[in-house]
Amino acid sequence: MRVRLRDVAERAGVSPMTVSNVINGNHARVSPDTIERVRRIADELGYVPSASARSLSARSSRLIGLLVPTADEDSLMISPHTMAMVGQIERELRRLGYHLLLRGISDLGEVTEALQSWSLDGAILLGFLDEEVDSLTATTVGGVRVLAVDSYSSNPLTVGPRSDDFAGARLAARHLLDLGHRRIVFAGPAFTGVGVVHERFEGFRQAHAEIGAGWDPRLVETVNTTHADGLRLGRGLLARHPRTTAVFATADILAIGIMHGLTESGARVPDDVSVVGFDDLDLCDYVVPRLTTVSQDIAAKATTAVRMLIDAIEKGTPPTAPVTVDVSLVKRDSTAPAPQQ
Amino acid sequence: MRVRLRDVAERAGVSPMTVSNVINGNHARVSPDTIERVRRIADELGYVPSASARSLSARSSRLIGLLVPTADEDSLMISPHTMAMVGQIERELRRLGYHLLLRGISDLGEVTEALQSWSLDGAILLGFLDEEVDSLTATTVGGVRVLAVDSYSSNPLTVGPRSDDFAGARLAARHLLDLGHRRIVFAGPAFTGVGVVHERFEGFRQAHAEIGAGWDPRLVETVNTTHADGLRLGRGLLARHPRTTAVFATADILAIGIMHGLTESGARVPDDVSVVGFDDLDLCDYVVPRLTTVSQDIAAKATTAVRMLIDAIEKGTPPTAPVTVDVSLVKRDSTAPAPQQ
DNA sequence: CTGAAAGCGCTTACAG
DNA sequence: CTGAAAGCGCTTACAG
Repeated sequence: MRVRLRDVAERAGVSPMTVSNVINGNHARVSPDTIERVRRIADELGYVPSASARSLSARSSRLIGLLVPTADEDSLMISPHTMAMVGQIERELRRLGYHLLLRGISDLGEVTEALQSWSLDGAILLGFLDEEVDSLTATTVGGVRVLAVDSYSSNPLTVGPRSDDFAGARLAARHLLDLGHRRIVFAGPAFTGVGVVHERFEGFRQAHAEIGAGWDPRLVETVNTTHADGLRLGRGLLARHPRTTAVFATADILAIGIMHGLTESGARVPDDVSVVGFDDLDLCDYVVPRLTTVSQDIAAKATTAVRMLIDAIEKGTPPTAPVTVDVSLVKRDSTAPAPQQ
Repeated sequence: MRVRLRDVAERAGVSPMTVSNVINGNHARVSPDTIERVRRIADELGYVPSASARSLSARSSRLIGLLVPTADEDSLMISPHTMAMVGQIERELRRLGYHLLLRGISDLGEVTEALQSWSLDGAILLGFLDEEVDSLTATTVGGVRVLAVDSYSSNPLTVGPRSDDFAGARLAARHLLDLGHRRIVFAGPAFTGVGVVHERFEGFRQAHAEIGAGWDPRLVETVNTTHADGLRLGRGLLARHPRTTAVFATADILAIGIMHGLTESGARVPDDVSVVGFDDLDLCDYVVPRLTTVSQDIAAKATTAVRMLIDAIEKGTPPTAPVTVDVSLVKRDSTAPAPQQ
């Protein structure tokens, strides 16, 4: 039924081990003639090596897990940003000859089983909270090399790449400040003293500090990162903050909701209120006005994640410091000079 | 290092085979006492079965491949619809105790290797062209059970689920006709005598036929399914078809582009021109006006795909006929009664 | 209800 | 440059 290494060996009149050496490119140990003949016969027979047999006998499976959190009965890819990352990570892994096991995690207790059962060479954690990443121990990962994307956890087991959240928010705020805005609302989910949102908040404030502009902490609006929450916030924004002329939202989806809410309430974007988002989803080009936002380099982040992981696996040494991926500001139509008050 | 079946067996004072029976739920063959003890010890030791060893010795790997086409250097998930399907399929597979291997295919020649190397129990083909699905043979799939989603290929090896494209387009056209529209543009990619777009075209025409309305074939506009192409079409639409009052587009992205193009050209949506899309992406709620569209039940399609595949695997008999998944019309703000001419 | 033996398809030291 | 043997961690008939 299935063509095995042994079948190729018999047909070629050599030992299985010689075929193994040819297949795995250990050419130093086989004569050119034999290589050529074994190759030809393997092709003729349509030989495909058994990855499970290989994984069982060798130390390497060339299998990488991609773990994504998911609500119990829910589908895994919440945000468009996560989905884009999955696609990019798959591409890069495939380019390097690895396979991808995609796995939703509804409870951290599943991580050990997810990591161990297929003898993964490594795994990427995508979209987990810092506190979840914090909680992983050498026991839970069981010797599997792991890496968390966009994490500010200080867990040495999970060092990985992240977008430059601080610089991104600083760019966004700076853009608004340059346009003359001074009372800028910061809209995003609740945050603590560490993490993605905290970094963005610090970058936002830093931009103010740099030009000596004051900023009123009451301009923080805590909301969930959804279009619906943005819409609600946008509708009531000018009622709550009458003198506000701009909003920086920590996600595009949220920013777009806010824009629409503002429009519904009779405010014009960007003439009355400017809005800046974060992520640069395709979506930003499809809404009216097109959204000015901070662009994350998803391809670079995915490539960096894969390279850091594979390097660590092949060289045997884990990365010591997080890698920061550059971001940039994409100016579109949702920002304009602050109106004269 | 790794805890093995044998380690559990030794600790429990039983044979490896008894542990195997306990782990695999063959309780008929083990005494309750033993079951309880083996379970406890396995837990204590943190035993996780080796999937590759299991896959090698048993006939089953409990691994399902998800194959998605991808341009060579490109990332795999082109459309939001595909991405949503990936998430739903993963969830359903996980629920049934299977694992998911996600694989981009840039050349059909890769399919055999993708299917065979991990001894997959089955695979789902997502987003392939009918002609690509047609070309798969028993040799290329090599005994692996496969299933194509949304395919109108008549290949008996790949029978799977698909959305009711005909009914969806019929509903969309019917909605526009009921609103009094009579010169409706059909916008979509080039199509032949079989396939998704062809079905939608037939449903569109059927709606006209049912109410005895004529329809001018020159109202077909062939465009790529992108926002940019939609934009271009929208801008020039009324110049090309002066008496047109409505557009049915075969995809939301396209429909949204068309809406914006129309708006740019000075036409009002829906007052002057109504627009209907297909898919019901989240996006439809985020644009202004919110898009009326045909909703595909992605969760149902994913669940159906997984169930059909797993059934075929476990029962040993392949599905004989495609399963059609219902669609529905979601009325939002982009459609209105035809203006008086 | 329980076990000893063979085997799944590879790779890895070890010899020559 | 090539090979025989052992082993990776399981499951599967076959016995008892």
